[in-house]
Amino acid sequence: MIIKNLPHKTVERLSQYRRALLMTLSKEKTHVFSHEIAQMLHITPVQVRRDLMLIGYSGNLRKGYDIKELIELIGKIIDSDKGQRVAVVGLGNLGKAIISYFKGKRSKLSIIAAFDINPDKINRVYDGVPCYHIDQMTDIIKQNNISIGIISVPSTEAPEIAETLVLSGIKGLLNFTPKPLNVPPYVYLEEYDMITSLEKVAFFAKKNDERFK
Amino acid sequence: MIIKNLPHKTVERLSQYRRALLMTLSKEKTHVFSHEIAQMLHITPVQVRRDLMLIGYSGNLRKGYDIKELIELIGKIIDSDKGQRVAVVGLGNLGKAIISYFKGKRSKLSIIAAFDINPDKINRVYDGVPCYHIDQMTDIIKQNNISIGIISVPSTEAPEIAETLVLSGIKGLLNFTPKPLNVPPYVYLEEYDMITSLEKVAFFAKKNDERFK
DNA sequence: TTCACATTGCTAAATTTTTCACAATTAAAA
DNA sequence: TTTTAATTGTGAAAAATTTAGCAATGTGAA
Ligand SMILES: NC(=O)c1ccc[n+]([C@@H]2O[C@H](COP(=O)([O-])OP(=O)(O)OC[C@H]3O[C@@H](n4cnc5c(N)ncnc54)[C@H](O)[C@@H]3O)[C@@H](O)[C@H]2O)c1
Ligand SMILES: NC(=O)c1ccc[n+]([C@@H]2O[C@H](COP(=O)([O-])OP(=O)(O)OC[C@H]3O[C@@H](n4cnc5c(N)ncnc54)[C@H](O)[C@@H]3O)[C@@H](O)[C@H]2O)c1
Repeated sequence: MIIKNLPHKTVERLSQYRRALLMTLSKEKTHVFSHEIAQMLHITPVQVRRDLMLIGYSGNLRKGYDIKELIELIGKIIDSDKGQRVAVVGLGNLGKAIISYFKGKRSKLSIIAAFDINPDKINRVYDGVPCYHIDQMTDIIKQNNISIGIISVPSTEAPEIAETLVLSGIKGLLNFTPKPLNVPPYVYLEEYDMITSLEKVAFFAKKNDERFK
Repeated sequence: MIIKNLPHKTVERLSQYRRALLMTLSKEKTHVFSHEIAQMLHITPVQVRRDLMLIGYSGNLRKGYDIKELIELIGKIIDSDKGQRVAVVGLGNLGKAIISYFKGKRSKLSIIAAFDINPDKINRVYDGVPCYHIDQMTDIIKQNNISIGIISVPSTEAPEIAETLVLSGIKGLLNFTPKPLNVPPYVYLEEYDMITSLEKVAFFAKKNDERFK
């Protein structure tokens, strides 16, 4: 299912709605109100209703939204029906943490390979994910139709790795190194740096502290 | 230095500008143009100039911005002069990765303690950071004036940990578990979940793929 | 059957964030 | 000294995102 021009923020929240709903799933409760979802995610009920409106989902006036239906619909929109395969490049601290975190989380989004340059890590299996030598990357990506790459190599290596991933036909990249990358427009790039998050927390914590004292 | 109501997005970018500038720092180059900063971070030059305008920094019309001065000014704004101390709660895969990543990165923002419940991890030092039993958390936070907490325990434990952190006097929280937390308004909370990032990448990668094919 | 009322769905307004467009400026070149 | 050209700084416009406000509605109680 395609809904044209879903805002970036809405896509993020849909992912969060689904995860929150999956977490609260229980037998007794089949429906949920917009204000309940909102409370879980620290946003307003209007925001939730607006997002659901954008994906064309209608709730029941007295019972709220059907949890099972909603989870399913979000899946229809943000997942790809054939599923998408993911590779992690750089099996260090972070790479391992990511693999262990994803294990068994999403059926439509599966990490099926890791790549590294360190011989100690190659040809071993971590949490069900085999690790290959970086030289095999292009072949394995093409053979397995991997469309998404997660970059967790040292930042100095990141640009070269990104280039290889793009040449291998990857469609989306999640970059955890602090080195900003350049990719062609047909590849979607998302960058995340914990330091930015932490500095933001530090800034607003400091500010709050002044305001509330 | 306080500038009132700096937009959230601007705070994030200031952190990124500083990091990007620190990374490109060299002897030959003392100045940088807005379009150079913009290119590094995939944003527009106007955006850069607007942000710098908001913090009241003026560049040189022909030479651009003085790199050293700018880094210093950003520090004056987003850092706290006394520095802020940080604790990591939950020294698993992710907790260790975070500590190793921060080692020696920011002088004004230092991780000085970790807490866990697993006896194997307690009373050991990881990358220079000592790990204590979770029961000592409140005392150690108060004694060392730790104002920021990073939560990387299993998500089931997160709400209780957050509550304890708040009671211990923490001012800012960075939550890496997928469990949304509730904190009082005087505590700044930032939540990050990799699954949201990855699902977003997957969604837009899929979309791009349809658009460009 | 009627009524009361909590909730949805949605238009319009408000707010936040980004971009446009261009005057002002200044360092270097002529 | 004058000219040239590139860049900054910023008011105003545009775009994106969030919120307000409220009619419509359907459910359960009276
Ligand atoms: N640790 C964190 O929490 C964290 C957070 C944010 C970002 N990062 C960034 O993520 C990256 C990885 O962090 P980490 O802590 O896992 O580092 P790490 O050193 O533990 O892991 C890096 C891994 O990449 C491998 N590698 C090196 N060069 C390679 C190459 N050319 N091809 C393939 N593999 C290669 C190494 O063998 C190693 O296994 C770094 O850039 C770091 O800045 C880390
Ligand atoms: N691994 C990732 O990349 C990743 C990414 C995003 C979020 N997360 C989330 O971060 C959290 C940690 O992930 P992880 O991979 O490091 O898990 P992990 O199991 O490796 O580590 C959890 C650590 O917390 C400790 N712990 C458990 N209960 C505790 C308590 N009550 N007090 C103090 N410490 C306690 C455990 O002893 C362990 O050391 C999880 O909630 C996970 O969902 C992980």
